[in-house]
Amino acid sequence: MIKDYFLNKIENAIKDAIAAGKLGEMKEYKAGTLNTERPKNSDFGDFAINVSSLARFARMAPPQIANAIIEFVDKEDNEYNVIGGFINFKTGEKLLKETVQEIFQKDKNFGKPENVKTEKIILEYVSANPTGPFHIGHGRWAAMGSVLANLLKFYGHDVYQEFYINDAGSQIQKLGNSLKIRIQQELGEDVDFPTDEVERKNYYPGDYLIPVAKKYLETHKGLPDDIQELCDFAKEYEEKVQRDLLEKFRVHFDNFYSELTLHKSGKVDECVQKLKNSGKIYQKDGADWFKSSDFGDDQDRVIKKADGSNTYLTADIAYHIDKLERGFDRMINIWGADHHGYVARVKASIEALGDNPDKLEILLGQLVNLVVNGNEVRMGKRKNMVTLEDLIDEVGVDATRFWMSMRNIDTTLDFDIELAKTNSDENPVFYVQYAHARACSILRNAVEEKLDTETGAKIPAPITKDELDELINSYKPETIVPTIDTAKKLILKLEEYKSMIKNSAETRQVYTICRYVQELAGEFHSFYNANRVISEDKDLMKSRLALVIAVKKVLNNALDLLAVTAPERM
RNA sequence: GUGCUUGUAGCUCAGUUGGAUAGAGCGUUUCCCUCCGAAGGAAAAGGCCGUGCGUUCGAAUCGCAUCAAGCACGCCA
Repeated sequence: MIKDYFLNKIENAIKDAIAAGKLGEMKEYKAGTLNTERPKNSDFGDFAINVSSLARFARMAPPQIANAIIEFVDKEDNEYNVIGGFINFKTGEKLLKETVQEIFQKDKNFGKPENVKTEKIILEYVSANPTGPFHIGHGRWAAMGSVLANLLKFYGHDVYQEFYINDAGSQIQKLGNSLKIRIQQELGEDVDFPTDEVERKNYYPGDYLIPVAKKYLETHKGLPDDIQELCDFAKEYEEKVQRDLLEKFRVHFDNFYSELTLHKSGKVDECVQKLKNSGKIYQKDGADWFKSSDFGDDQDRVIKKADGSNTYLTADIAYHIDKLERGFDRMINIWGADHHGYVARVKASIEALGDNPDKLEILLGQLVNLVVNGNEVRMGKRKNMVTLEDLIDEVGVDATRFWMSMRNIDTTLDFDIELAKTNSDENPVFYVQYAHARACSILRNAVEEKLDTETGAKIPAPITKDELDELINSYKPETIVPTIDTAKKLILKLEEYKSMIKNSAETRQVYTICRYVQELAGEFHSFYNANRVISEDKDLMKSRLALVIAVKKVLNNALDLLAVTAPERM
């Protein structure tokens, strides 16, 4: 990366300057003291390093330090200048040429970090109850999780994507009871869900169970003897609905892990036993309590209820222990912010059982607000909800994925459904896709012969297909030279892809990919407007075509990570 | 009441581990197609970085307090 190259040059110069006794009282330089930043004013340079923090070691004024350091820099063809305590760096032709060459050489692997520590990671996200369709909030976890998986894989990690099915517990009974009412209604019986608010909470009164009831009656004559049969039927049906939608949304899990199997296999009981053995369990009011407050939780938690059954937390602990036993170095979970209270207690259990709680990394995502006509619509969970499928059908997979991924996970996401579906030019995903389509269009035009509108004579293509293929397949660094001055900002933006990827993967913030891709598209549009690609000057044309190809490649790579399509035409 | 997250331009948001004159998109105003896609570009206007103290050479960034918004505080899952 150019910024690391620059930092390295400066750090080496500092060491030489110290050895030469030019940095006052400074005796040694500790790596990591300085870092590169973006100059406020791009006239100063492409990158900058502020050496003010060395002042207290050297006991010299920052400008003097900067000037002392710069004497020892191996400058090659790059420009260095000092303003105050800043050393500014202007990228020379060599580095720019190498960047474009690297894009051609590495192609799909351009930007893959080198010499980084990689891990075996289990990434768990969505993990919904199989009791109904996904709502919009699930869409955010699905989009962000799948992008994060793509990103971490590209980074070099071994990533295993898992969906934890909450298919044990009372909500499945609720589901069965609700289906029973829907079936009775289908059979013409005069029954309905309770109107009493407290009673009603034992049911899912949403319409979505009506088709399930119809489906059930296709193969059954009436209600079964055992309500459990309805529970299982509805659960399997909803699971299928969820999986089909995930597929449609380009989200692929390696495994769906059923909570029920966790109970049946005895792993939950095993887990309780292990906790007991750890000595962190005590009895109170007939229940077993886990002393999680010993590990930073606010209070202790019930692990086994007075009636002998396990709590949801118990199963969750068993699940995370199981993940560790499967040999993962790191567990990353994406949870809704409404579950933040669970972080401390699950981490506490890992520590209590003698493993490192830092292996569990929980990304808490703020919720999604639906905005319709400028007004926030509260997400009623069961009534009048807009499902993820409704949203995808209205605005499309690409726009939904992009919008769901484009914000910092710490901020609530306002999803303006009208904006996303009706007003395409305000929609960033179209802006980016347009840039890609435009690049493709230029490449098409470059090899197309045209007809003169007046004479009807054929005008030969600006460049032959073979010449274009040769440009792509055996790209030479010199090719870019004729346009390198006008393309500098664009090339630097392409180069930034490398640091963006590294940063995004390490901070787990996938929205930076969305931001980057908009910025790259913007730089490309600017370049396009300022410079004519197809022209008489063949060397100039080739250099610009090479740049167009490079932009297309990087846009493609970035959009691949987002699993958003890169259209050839729009 | 306690904890977590957020507060930056009219709106939606960036701000890369504390640095130069706080940045983008949308909206507003003005320009740019005889020519590769104007679904684009160039430019202008627009700011008490919620508020108040503090830390230091330096704070949107760190600390404390305070105000506002969202979420969570079950032997539910």
